[in-house]
Formats: sequence, C-alpha cells, structure tokens
Amino acid sequence: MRRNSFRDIRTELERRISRRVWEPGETMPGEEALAAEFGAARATVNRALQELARSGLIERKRKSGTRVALHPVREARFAIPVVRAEIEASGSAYEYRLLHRDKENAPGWLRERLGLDAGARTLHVRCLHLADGRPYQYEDRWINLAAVPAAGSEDFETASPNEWLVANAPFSRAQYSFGAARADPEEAQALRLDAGEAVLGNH
Amino acid sequence: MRRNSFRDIRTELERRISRRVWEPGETMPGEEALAAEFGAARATVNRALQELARSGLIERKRKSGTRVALHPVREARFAIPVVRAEIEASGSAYEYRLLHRDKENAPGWLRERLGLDAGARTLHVRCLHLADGRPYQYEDRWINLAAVPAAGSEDFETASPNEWLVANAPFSRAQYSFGAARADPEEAQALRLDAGEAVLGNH
DNA sequence: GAGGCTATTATGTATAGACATAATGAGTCA
DNA sequence: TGACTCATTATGTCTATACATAATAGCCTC
Repeated sequence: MRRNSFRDIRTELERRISRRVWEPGETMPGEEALAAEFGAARATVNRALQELARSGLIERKRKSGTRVALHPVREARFAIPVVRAEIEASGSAYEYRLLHRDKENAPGWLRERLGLDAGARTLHVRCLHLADGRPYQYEDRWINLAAVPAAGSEDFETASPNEWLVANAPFSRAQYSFGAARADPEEAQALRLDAGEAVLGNH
Repeated sequence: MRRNSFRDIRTELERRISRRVWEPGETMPGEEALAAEFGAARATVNRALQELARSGLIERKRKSGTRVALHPVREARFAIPVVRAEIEASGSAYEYRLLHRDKENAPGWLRERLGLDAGARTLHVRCLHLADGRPYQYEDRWINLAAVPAAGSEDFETASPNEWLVANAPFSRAQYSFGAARADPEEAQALRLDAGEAVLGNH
C-alpha cells in the first residue's frame, strides 16, 4: 500500500481548504500535527505546505503558524510564448520573414516608457511570423542596445528577436502589458487584415 | 561561515547557465557531482535543481540526467484582477451596476467550451463596473451551476460575480484566455463606445 | 536484426534528526 | 510605562540514508 506522498497531502489539504474545513484567515494545524495525522514525516508535510504557500493558497509565518489565505489565489502564471514553438506545436508550418531592421534613436514615447535618455540607441526590428503561409503574428520590437549590446550584431535574418532574446538574454524581472487596439495601416497590411480590425497587442 | 544553502546553489547554477558554462541542450553534472562540489547533501542540490526545472531553465529526466533547456520557456505571473480593488487603488470612485441576471440553459458554444451536457443550467450575469461614473469594465459571465451551486442563491445586486467567485470559490486550477475583438452593439452600448471599437476580452 | 529481458543509473521521494531563524509573549529592570 | 532580555514555538533548512521509479544500454534469444 502506497504511503502518503507529499502530493497526496497537498491534494487533501487543497480539498479541505476549498471545502472550508478551515475558514479563510483561520490558522490551520501545524506541521507536527499534520504529520501525525497523515502518518508522514514533518519534512513531507512541509513540502506540501510550501507548495500551497507558493501558489498563494495559504500564508505561513514563523512562530505564528499557517493560515488559509484571505484572498485566495490572486496570482496565476503564464508561459512567455515563443511564437515558433507555438505554431509548430499546433502542427502548422512555421515561416519567418524579416521586414525591417535598423538602428534608430529611441523616439520620445519609447524613451518615456523605458526611462531612457534622449539619444539612446535602439535596434528597431519589424518582422512577421506565418503559420502555413498565413500571417500569424506581427512583431514590432525596439531593443535597448545599452541593455543588450549583443543584439546589435545580430542580423535577425532567420531567427526573430522574440526568440533570440528569450534564448540569449535570460531575464528574471520583466513586465508585460497587453491591450487591444484597432490595427493601424501598417499592421493591417502585414497581417493582411482590414484596417481597423481588432488586434491583441503586447506592449 | 554560512554553509551553502539551496538558494546559493540555485543562484550559482543560474549564473553559470546564463554565462553559458553549460550550453543550452548540454547535459550538466549530476546531483552527486554538484553536491560534492558545493559541499552539500544531494537533497539540497536536488531542491535547487527542482526549482530551476520548475522555472523552466533546465529539463530533467530520470536516468538521462539534467540538461540546460534549449528553449527556456520562462514563465511570468499575473495577478487575477478584482476590478473593484483595481479601481479603488487608482484613487477613483468605484460603482457597480447589475444589468442582467438569469438562470439559463447553457448555449451550444458555451457547452462546447466547458464540456457540459445539453441542458446544463447556468447563471448568466451581465454587469458593469464604473470608475468615477465612467464605464470601466463590462462583465458578461456564465457560471456553471453544477460546479458552483451556491452561486444560484446569490443576487449579485451589490457584489459582482467576479468578486464573489474569487472570495467564495477558491480554485487552484484555472484557465484564462485573452483576446481582442471589436465591440458588439451590446458591449458598445454598455461601455459607451462606438460599435466596432477594439476591446480586450477575457474568455 | 527485431523483440524482449535485465542491469544500471540519475532523478524522485520519504525519513529521522538536528540546528537555524523569526516572531511572539512573558518576565525583568529602569 | 516602556524598553529590554530571553524562553518558547512554528516554520525553514540541511544532512545522511534508504528505497522508488523511469529510462537507457546492453545482453540474450529467436
């Protein structure tokens, strides 16, 4: 008979939390007590609890104990997509087309967004990702050359900045924002859409 | 002198990976070897490696070993928004207006999306969130009454389904998807936009 | 050489025991 | 009262050991 694994314990605790065995904000039993109940070592219970804490379901503090989070799961995760992988995973043929690549001074709106000085050098790349020959995503990217100097010597003829950056500039802190807008003429042409059609953007 | 903790080990391994001490795709030393190098127990190295694997920087497979991920799928987190908190945090006055609330049979497109049987009962709620009296977000929500029966007895006169669900139906597995679309006449009217304007949606 | 069995190996997980650390609260002293 | 010290306590982490499990490689058989 299989012993209680940390997964089993985690699952059972999740169940109890969702069934309100312990109310949100309420302190739940300590590691020792749970270990005794499940017939497992404290380290095993600890692992289960750590995972629950990481996912935001519970909050833990030394000495005061573990309590069910008042505002459960306020965070979710999403994978930063690599377009090529996305397209290939769907079984379509991936094609990449470089439209534009030039070193340019950062325009005002960009300097403000990134907190750059006037005259900051950037690499401006526009390219298109196609799935089965049909436009799939239009990439219009500005790379701060001060932050990623190595990008200046990339030609981006065969790999997109998106993919190159993910592979070559591992970042740990990043900020993404999304929004919807009507396609401007340039975007519409690249994606073969009617101008004014709605597009999802990542700024 | 502080011993090497799993954090130190994780950090050092991250550094090596970003400095290409091991190339992407290359097999890196096993747990035993790393434990010997860092003067730590294998369990400690294991914990560091598990976290790196979870964040997508490395890939691990029994027997074949640990290798640096070829396409580091980095994950990001986002907060599941509670509209009221969002608006209040920005210093605006929050206002909530219920537009529609009715128990309805799930339409076909919804049944397909959620994998429901024909005739499944759902609660359909439409409401509007306003900031300083101006439309901010339009919420058009279908709740599966089989999954959250308690929602059926909520009137949603003062709290939105969004908020109620986050507080009362803690979920650990969830799927969100986002998209852009042109506002349909109903959405446009609620948000006081021109029909056809681009809106960001959460499906 | 195809198919299947087996040994090997690296990771995965569990354990008991130990010490570390943070937070709390009680007791002490000015 | 207020500040400080210190014991207490729950979680945090590390270790050594053991066994489990998946995947590979090599061997054997037909």
